[in-house]
This record gives sequence, structure tokens and C-alpha cells, in this order.
Amino acid sequence: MGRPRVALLDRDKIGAAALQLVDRDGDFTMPGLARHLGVQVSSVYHHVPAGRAEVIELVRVLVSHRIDDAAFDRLPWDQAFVVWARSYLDAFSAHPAAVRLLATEPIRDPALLAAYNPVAAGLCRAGFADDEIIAVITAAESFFLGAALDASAPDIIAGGRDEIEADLRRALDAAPSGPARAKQAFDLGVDAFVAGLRLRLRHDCAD
Amino acid sequence: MGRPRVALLDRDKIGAAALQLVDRDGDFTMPGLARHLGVQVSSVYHHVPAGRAEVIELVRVLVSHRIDDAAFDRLPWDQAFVVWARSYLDAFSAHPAAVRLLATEPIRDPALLAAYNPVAAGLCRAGFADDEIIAVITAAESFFLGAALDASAPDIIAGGRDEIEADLRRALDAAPSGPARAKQAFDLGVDAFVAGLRLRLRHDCAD
DNA sequence: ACCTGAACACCGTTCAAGT
DNA sequence: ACCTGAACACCGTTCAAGT
Repeated sequence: MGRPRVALLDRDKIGAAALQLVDRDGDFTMPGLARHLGVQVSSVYHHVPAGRAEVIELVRVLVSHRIDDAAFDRLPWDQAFVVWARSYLDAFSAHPAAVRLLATEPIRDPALLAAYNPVAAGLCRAGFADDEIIAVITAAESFFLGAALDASAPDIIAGGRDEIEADLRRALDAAPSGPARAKQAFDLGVDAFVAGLRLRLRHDCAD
Repeated sequence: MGRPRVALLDRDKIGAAALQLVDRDGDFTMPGLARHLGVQVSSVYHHVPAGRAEVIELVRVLVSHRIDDAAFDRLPWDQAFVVWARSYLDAFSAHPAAVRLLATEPIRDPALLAAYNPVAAGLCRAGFADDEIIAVITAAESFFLGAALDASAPDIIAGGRDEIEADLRRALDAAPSGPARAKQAFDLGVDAFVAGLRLRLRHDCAD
């Protein structure tokens, strides 16, 4: 067939198709992606020279798109932080299977780094020390990612409770089940983390 | 050759060999694992019917072995929490490549669940509400896992700073580099989280 | 530049066959 | 029970060849 008069493929189509497959099947393969696009595998590689890893980065951009870090420009830092956290979990929870794909692949797109601008600016205005801001962002994101992985994981198999003792059993029985479990843990974590940061900010001022 | 007079393989050897390969190569394959053990692939499957996923669980047990949750039996909860957190990160940092393997695979071994007994008991004695204890543990572990992933990730590519604005740039310049970066973020996160939990505990008592 | 078609080395898993 | 040897379907990636 050779070169078509209008290009059949572009990076946007490839990323969107990959995300679609991940949402549907929990994963994607390069041949499966090509099939889904009605094209040969080698055609995909022409638009995505780094192969599968690059496709995963395209998926990352699509999934990360809904993260709202602009709240730092219009709200006090602690309220903005909660909005940021929620939007982060929401963005990843909308594509549970994608989380496992994105968690282990290092971020390649430097443009995604720029998304932390409003966060850094907000934390700076809040009074965090210059040499602590990256640590705050990193710790927050570590928690967000871990929570997203937790939320995307299949429910804990409560079977085989033989070795579980009283305290843990009572805690397990009292805990909510289903999606509410992950949500409670996330809200508690965000709440505790922000409260801890608030305290740290106050102590810094006292110095 | 048929059945040997003494069994060549057992689950311990398989797990240890897999972890060794992961530490050396960053990953393992079933054929590579068999080769490393001087055996045919099908022999491995005889000891590990669920295949690769089961081998990963063997690796998880080996890596998780050094997590010290017994501190909750001998220290105040907040001090024990810090010991637990540190040992968790240390255990995973000793096998950085294994983290990516373990993060995405759901935990299958119910015996690993029993390891939370001392944690649950300690948090219960500390005064946390029954229906909050699992949330505290889950939030903590989400953060630990996210931090372990962060620590095992290759260093951020600081190149292409075109889109990075002043605040973020100043924060990046002031932040430590190398392993110290992940460590600072982890310590700050643990500190803030524990401080937030302490506050929550105090509020509960005031009710 | 953009796509096809065919190929390569390799993967996870299975299964009949041996002792 | 425990291991061998061979096979299956499939994967990620590459490359010459077409227009």
C-alpha cells in the first residue's frame, strides 16, 4: 500500500487507543494496539520510536491531564493541597489498570515536571523552606501514587484468617469494605499529612 | 534423566534465585530462572504451579522479612511507627529493582497479613478508633510503597528546564541530590504523618 | 514521510514421557 | 514425586520494500 494520502496515525491516536485498551483489558500489547488501530505494528513504531515505553508515557499524559494543581493559585496552601490530592486520586481512579502501568515506569516527559510549578509556588508562599519544598512534593506524590495503587488493587482476600489475632481481626471487622476502604485511608492520610505540615510550618516560624 | 535421588529444587531455592536475578539484572524470566538453577523450565513449574506470579510472591516474602513491626510491642506507638517505617524502606531499598515487581502484583500470601498484628495492637493501645486502624495502616503502607518506588526510580532528568519557572527552579536547586533526596522526602513524610496522627488522637480524646 | 509484510529472538506456560 | 525435552501461542522490536 505504501504511504497513504492522509496519515492514518498520530501520537494522539496511539495514546488514546492504548488507554482504551488498558481500560478494557487491563493492559496493552504492541500488536494488540496496532490491531486496534487497524494498522501494522511497524507503523506504530514509526510514530513512537522508543516503542512501548513511549506509548506508556502517552498514556501518562492522558491520565495526568485531570490533575488540578492550579488550586494553589487561588486557595490557601492547605486547602489547595486537598484539592490537588483529590484530583490526583480521581484522575488515577478513573483508569485503575493504568496505575500499575505508570507506577513502575519512570517519567520521561519533562513537560510533566512543569506541572509542579503552581505547587512549588504555593508552598513557597505558604512559608516552607526552599530546601524542603521538593521533599514535601515528593512525599505527597509518593503517598498519592501508593494510594492509587492501593485503590486499584483487588480487594484483600480475607480468607485464611487463622493467623490473625484479636486486635487485627477487630480492626478488619470494623473497617469499611469495598471502595470505601481505600477512600477512608486516603482521606485520613491526606488529613494527617496536611496537619503535620501545618505544624511544621508553625515551628519554623517560631525559630 | 527422570526423577533424581535427591530433589534438586524447592521453593526456597527458587525464591532466592529469583531475588538474586532481580538484584543483578533488574528483572527475571522463567527461562532465565531455570537456567540459573541449572534445570529445565518445566521443573520450576512443578514447584510453583501458579507460575511467575507465585515466584514473585516468594520474592516478596524474602524482601519483607526484615520489616520490623515488633517495635510496637516495646515502644510508644509513635516511636514504634518510625522504626516500622524505617525498616520498611530499608527492606525495600536493599532490593530496589524488586520494588517495581512487588508494587503492582497483588499480595497473595495470607501469612503476610498476619504481620500487621503487632501494628494493629499497638495502634489500638494508643487509642485509635477501631474503625480507623486499618485506614491508618493502609495510608502508612501506601506512603511506604510510594516512597520505595520513588527511591528505586532513576534520578529525575533535570534537563529541558525551559518550562520550569522561578519557584520550582529555586526549590530544585535547593533540594539535595542523589539518594539524600528520597531520604529527606521520606523522613519529612513520616514526620508529618505521625504528627498529624498524634493530633488526631488528641482531638479524639477531647470528644 | 508513512505504511506493509515478514522476520528475529524471546517470553510464559503446558504436556507427554521418563525414573 | 520430580525432572526432561519439545512444543505452543505470543510478545517487543527491526528492517527492507513500497508509494
